[in-house]
Amino acid sequence: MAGIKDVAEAAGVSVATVSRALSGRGNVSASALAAVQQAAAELGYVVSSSASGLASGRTRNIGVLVPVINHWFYASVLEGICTALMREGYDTTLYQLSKDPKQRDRVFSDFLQRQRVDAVIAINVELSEDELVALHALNKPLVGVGGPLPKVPTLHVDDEAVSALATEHLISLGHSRIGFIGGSLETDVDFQVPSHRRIGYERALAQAGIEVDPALIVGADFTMAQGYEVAKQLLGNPATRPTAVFAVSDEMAIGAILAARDLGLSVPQDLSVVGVDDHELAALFSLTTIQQLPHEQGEMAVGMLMRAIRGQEPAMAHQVEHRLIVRGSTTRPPL
Amino acid sequence: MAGIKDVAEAAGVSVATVSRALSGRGNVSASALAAVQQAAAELGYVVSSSASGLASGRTRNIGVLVPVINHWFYASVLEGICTALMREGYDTTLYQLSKDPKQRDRVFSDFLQRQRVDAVIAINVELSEDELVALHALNKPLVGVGGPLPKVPTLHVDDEAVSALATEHLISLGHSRIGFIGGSLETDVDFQVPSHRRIGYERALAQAGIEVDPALIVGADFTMAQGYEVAKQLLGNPATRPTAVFAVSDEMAIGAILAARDLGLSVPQDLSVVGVDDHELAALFSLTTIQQLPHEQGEMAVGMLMRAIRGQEPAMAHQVEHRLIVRGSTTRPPL
DNA sequence: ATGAAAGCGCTAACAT
DNA sequence: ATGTTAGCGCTTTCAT
Repeated sequence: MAGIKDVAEAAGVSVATVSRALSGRGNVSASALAAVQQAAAELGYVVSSSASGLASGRTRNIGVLVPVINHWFYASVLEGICTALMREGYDTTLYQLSKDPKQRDRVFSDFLQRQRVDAVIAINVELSEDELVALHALNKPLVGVGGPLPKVPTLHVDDEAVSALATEHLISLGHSRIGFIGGSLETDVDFQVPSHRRIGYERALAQAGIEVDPALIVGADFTMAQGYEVAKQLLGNPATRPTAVFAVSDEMAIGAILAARDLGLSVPQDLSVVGVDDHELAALFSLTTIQQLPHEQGEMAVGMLMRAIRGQEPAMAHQVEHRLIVRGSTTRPPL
Repeated sequence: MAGIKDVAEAAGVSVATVSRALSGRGNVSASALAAVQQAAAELGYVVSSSASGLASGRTRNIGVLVPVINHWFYASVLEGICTALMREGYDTTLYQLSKDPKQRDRVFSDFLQRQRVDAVIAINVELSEDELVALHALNKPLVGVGGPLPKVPTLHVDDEAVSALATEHLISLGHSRIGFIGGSLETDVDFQVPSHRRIGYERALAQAGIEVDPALIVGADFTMAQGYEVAKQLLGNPATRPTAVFAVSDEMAIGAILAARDLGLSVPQDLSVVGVDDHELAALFSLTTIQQLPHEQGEMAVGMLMRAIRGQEPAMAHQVEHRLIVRGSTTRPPL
């Protein structure tokens, strides 16, 4: 392993100059820069992250907190983060926060305390008061994606507006009996998001002068399987069946489409369905949805962090765009 | 930030003893151990990874190479790895290998050279000759999960046996016209796996004395959408339609089920379908499948790596279990 | 079993 | 613009 000394020797300069040339901090003449770069390339020199980190306090590594990985939203955000960080020359270190309190504890008391990361991105994690305190005590730039964290600048769609838009789309088509498949209370994975989305739905109904019917509101855990289950209950009784369903995730919306099919209902003739996400499966099911772009959210989060790290500006909360994508799952209500 | 000196002082011992006590290397008396542990706990002392890494050469961090994150198999393996590593006190650093050659290059020439990781796990990545050389040149423990890498001990299911089992299941039900939805040649994401799976399919047919019909063999990219597309072609012509389909991933199998439905075919009455994976959606579609457990594969990979790191044994290639899970998508062929 | 001290490979303050 | 050098916070050898 070539070290900085070897490069200095080969380039005929001091180690300080090599350090300056390679890190871009401090003044280096063009000739020295060139000599250093060539020597480094020839020797295959790469700075040791431990040594550099110890001396400078900067690790070029970002910690990412996620509740789960194996889920479209989280995995998409993570990909965006990873791609953007790599472009900046940063590593991505992953900390999965399970429900196990001991394991969670260790993340905050050990893993994040090791000085391995320069900053932290939290993807839609719900933290206890203590955990939040611990996170802030790190005294490092912090950015959230998804569920808003108290005192943490967060990137997220306007959940109320998303729901209102979806609901308004159905109302504008002539629907008035609109079912709502929201999150369930136990699902802390998407904390806060569920309630905001429900508020948007009710607001849109209210604005259209439609009364909220509690019988049309059900909850599920954001998965296709549970979406299917609750939709079957919601749609099973022909007397009370809604003419449209708004599900707060595409996976649940697809579950509802499958349930409708199994009940002999055609989508969209007998039932219109709208989801949220623009999941990769949405097109296959011709699902009308409100698009959010998690990959882009991940990249934006990195952008915010980089600016904060460079001290250019403190990160600030930020709403990201959403838009209605109309596909084949919505139409006018049956006569 | 409390440092090792503070702990030493508080515990009334030298820094060397603190280091030994906390790392479990070298002899420490029970009394010194207790004093150190208490002092460390009181001060909230956590070793600095940079300082420890620089001095010892060990980082307590593992690099994970993945081609994509947002995919059931990869995300599941990653979760398993992350969980298991955390249990061992290790961090997980993620390197996504895109198709962009410059970006890939940087992973091998920069990111992995920074001495930030003690070992590397590669999940189903296909590497060029140069990349393999670079990886081995790290001189660190290496383990693969999924697609076998030359000279890298790898954990994977026996793809031929998986396919043979799925095909034999259909044959035993009485099917002889069995369609095959395999991988496509361009799909390097799952390199090698596709061809092994096809071999197993053909072997099972041959053993049953059934001739391979090339018209029944199609390829897709492992996604539900493409599975749907190719299945429609395969099933569209009633004259040549198979009575069963074996798809080498559950997502493609589900795509085939959806295609069958849209063609007015009932599963399993008109068409039996078998997949591979035991994807989280398999149960919802009542899909018969060959289960592989990627989460467990991730955990096992960590186990192998830990043993290699501790010098207990060199990691060795290893086949992981698979088993047939019979659900409702397979039955006897129509009369 | 313990302590003193020499690095680990780099960065940054200081001097020139 | 460049070099000299003192750490960064720990581990480990060596001595005891």
